[in-house]
Amino acid sequence: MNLFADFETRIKNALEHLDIVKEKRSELDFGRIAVEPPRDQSHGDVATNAAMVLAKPLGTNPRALADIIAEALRADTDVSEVSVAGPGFINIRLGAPYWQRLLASMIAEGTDYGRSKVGAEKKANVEYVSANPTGPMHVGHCRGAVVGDALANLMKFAGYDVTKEYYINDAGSQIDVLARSVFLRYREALGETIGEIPSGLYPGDYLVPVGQALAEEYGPRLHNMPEDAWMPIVKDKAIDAMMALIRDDLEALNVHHDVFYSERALHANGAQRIRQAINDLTFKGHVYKGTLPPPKGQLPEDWEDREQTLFRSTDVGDDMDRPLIKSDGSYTYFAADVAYFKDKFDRGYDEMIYVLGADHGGYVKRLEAVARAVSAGKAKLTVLLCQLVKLYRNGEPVKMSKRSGNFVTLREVVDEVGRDAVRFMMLYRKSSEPLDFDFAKVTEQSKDNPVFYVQYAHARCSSVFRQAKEAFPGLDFDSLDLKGSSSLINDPNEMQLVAKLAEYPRIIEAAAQAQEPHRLAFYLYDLASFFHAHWNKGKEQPELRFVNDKNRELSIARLGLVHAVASVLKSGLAITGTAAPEEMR
RNA sequence: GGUCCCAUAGCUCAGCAGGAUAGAGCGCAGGAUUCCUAAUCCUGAGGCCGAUGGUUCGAAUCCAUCUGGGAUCACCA
Repeated sequence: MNLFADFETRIKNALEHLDIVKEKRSELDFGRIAVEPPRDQSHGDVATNAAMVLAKPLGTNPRALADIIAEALRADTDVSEVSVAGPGFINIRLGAPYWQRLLASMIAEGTDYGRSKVGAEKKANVEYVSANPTGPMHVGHCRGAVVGDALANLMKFAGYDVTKEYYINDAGSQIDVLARSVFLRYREALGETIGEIPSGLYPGDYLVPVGQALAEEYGPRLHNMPEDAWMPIVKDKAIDAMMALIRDDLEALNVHHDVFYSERALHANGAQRIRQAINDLTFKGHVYKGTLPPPKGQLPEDWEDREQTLFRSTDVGDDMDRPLIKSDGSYTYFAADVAYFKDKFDRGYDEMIYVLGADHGGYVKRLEAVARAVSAGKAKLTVLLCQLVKLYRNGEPVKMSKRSGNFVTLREVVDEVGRDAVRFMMLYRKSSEPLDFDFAKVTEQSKDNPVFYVQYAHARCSSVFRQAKEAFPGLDFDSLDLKGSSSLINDPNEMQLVAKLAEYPRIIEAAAQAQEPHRLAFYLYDLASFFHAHWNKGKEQPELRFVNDKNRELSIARLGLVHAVASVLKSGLAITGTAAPEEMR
């Protein structure tokens, strides 16, 4: 049961029956009518702007129309009070029985409460991480990984048919470099002294075991082969090993993809899929042979004007046409991307989401152009750019340089602060906003740390049940019908908490549709805050405490409320991918 | 230079498809509490929402220009 959806239909129903509306119904757009919680709780429980939206087309003024609508809404027995305020807002206050029924339905739905159908089973593909398989993941991948994963979870909960996908960039020259780096480690494993790793190769120790594995499997045989011969063998081994590392890293972050899609597959069989994709674009009239104008600003030293096969992406919104085939006849990375997109489109996705780092911002228009050209405007593609994360240790920025290999790995961060803290903090900021990540603050066990604060609220809920078991030794809470006693919930403080819970489905839908998982994190914090505040009231007013051993029925009713709070926290935390602990001593 | 993101309280940030008196946490000021259910609680001060125009009944929110900060520019992947 969704309070705001419920009242939206009730309000629209009431409108349909008004004479003044009936006369001009065809000219009215109900789509702009909003039914939402009022900014200030003192205004009521539900507010609508219906009168302000409809006044103009009806040729009347908002206040007058609001009065008419308000009168009609008073007929609803669940409504206890309707008032008109400000420029024409209609504020509705709900009677206790409605809240009690709502609470009962929340309890009955448990962690399914809030699940929505707005996604309408639309097929959505969320691609995220897609880190190059040349080494373990570093902190830079963290944010996109968490945001993408949480967004996918969120959209699933909101009724989309979601596929979590990882694009493996396992073709191209960086993989050759990887293979050569591994080959060096292989020689090292055979007993050769390799000295310092030459610049241009990957120096990381994580390649040592890969070299050893090759030495064990092949002995010295590879050593005597020409590069052409050992390259494919070493490549396969290296990519497999790197993907194993990455999968471990993802696991540590609680990130799980449904599909790992290999770029090499697009290049297989004489680049069959890429050729097909280019043919498709050519057929649709988007491909030509020509030259590009030199880049604006500073001209690269090796710039030469050469003819190549180009995608006329400027026709579909890009700033510049894009090369598909290099002058040496090989395909560009971008060509593979076209093929990859076409493959996704052919797999039948309605929505394709790319979660990228801000450093890929320049790539967005290109991808959108591909989507338009390949799908003839039918596919919906959105790119979610995550701004960069700055690491701090005790207020001091952590310096990283790729050259010296002195970068912080994802694993180090997770090991130090814990998966839950990493995930929640990555979500506790709008993704279009840069993020400061301070190790000290993130690991702090205090109410100033949002992760702790929210998880602690859940642990506190569990604690209430533990106490209830002590107070009522005979009660079996697993089989108890908690929702049956909801009608005993009537204290204004409790009602406020129920009202907060009532916002959950709205938050889910709005966050999923706006593709902004941070909204959920903020909501969870807000809910936790309401719960803690109510708990604290019990200190001064013992009659508000959840467990009262003198009043069994009331205690059971309140345990129902606690159960509902715990369910929403658990469900929301699950979407963010963080745990909902039972205790946190 | 082009493109993209950002600018809201002293600090870090929310603000939901324009709507009521712009919110939270920290910090600051004052007060309560040594009790208890588990990591205190309550109150208060703080803002021309970067600037200027525009759109309209109404703009922090939409549009244009400007200022300041970040990212990016390729036959790389």
